[in-house]
Amino acid sequence: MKKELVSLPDAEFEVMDALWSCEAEYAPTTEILAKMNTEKKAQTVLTMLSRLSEKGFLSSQKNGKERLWKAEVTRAEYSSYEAKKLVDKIYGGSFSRLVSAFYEGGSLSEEEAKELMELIDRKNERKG
Amino acid sequence: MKKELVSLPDAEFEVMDALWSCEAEYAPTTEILAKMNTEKKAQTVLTMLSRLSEKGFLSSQKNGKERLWKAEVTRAEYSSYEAKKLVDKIYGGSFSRLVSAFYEGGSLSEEEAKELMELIDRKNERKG
DNA sequence: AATTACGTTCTACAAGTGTAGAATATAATT
DNA sequence: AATTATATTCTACACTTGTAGAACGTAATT
Repeated sequence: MKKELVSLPDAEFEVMDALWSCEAEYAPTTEILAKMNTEKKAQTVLTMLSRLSEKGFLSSQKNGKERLWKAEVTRAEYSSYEAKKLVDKIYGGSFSRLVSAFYEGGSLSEEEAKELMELIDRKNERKG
Repeated sequence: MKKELVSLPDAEFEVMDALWSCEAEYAPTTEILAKMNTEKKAQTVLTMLSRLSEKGFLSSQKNGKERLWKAEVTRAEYSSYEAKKLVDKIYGGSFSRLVSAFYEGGSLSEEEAKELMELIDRKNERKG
């Protein structure tokens, strides 16, 4: 019952973040809890899992007494969704305006700037 | 009573967005409403204005029967705050990973890539 | 089989968000 | 001054988010 993407509230994102960092396709609740490394009670995380399930971000199946969870949205999908949303909302759809803001704000290290250039170089090479 | 920045819910951001687009430092409610070009009732927008005021995003003063509003947080401040937050949360603090995601996702036009390069070139020149 | 341990499901509740009606104040008009 | 128009303030309510207790089910242990 996968639906279109929506922005996740912080607490739900944390849970997805942990799930995405699990090796196997299906991860038990305990593993997610361990990966989260959080103060939150297990019940709280269970609530998040069930809300995420309703939103179509994950599916699950029972395995004995425990439940196994599988991400239905990849980290990459969600990341680019959020990035695009930010750029549309805040920067009027212009990605370079975001970059500009970033580097005016001094949040862009020289190293990162270099990485960026290489990235764009590679893109341009591919395009020919 | 300005406080530190927080993320704004969509409906509140819309109002700030309109206020930021006003010419004068102080804008009357009616101007904000006009700039918003929205279906929302005036009362709804008033509620947002009062909540934004509590959050320290704007201040106001009475002018006859109407109220004038002034942004206490600039668009640039808020934009870079949001961008930084996204990068920290989603991309582990690495800006170039965001760019990477963007262009893998095909959301980066050739033109934008060019703009980006120029931007970074200029930065590097300044640094010497 | 009874007890214990552990995970899940159900339920709840406060704070935040989106929306707006009702009551009220103030200015403009008659 | 009384009426009308308009803007503001007060109040409300449903939905979302963050958090978790209580009840229940299933598996392991005695």
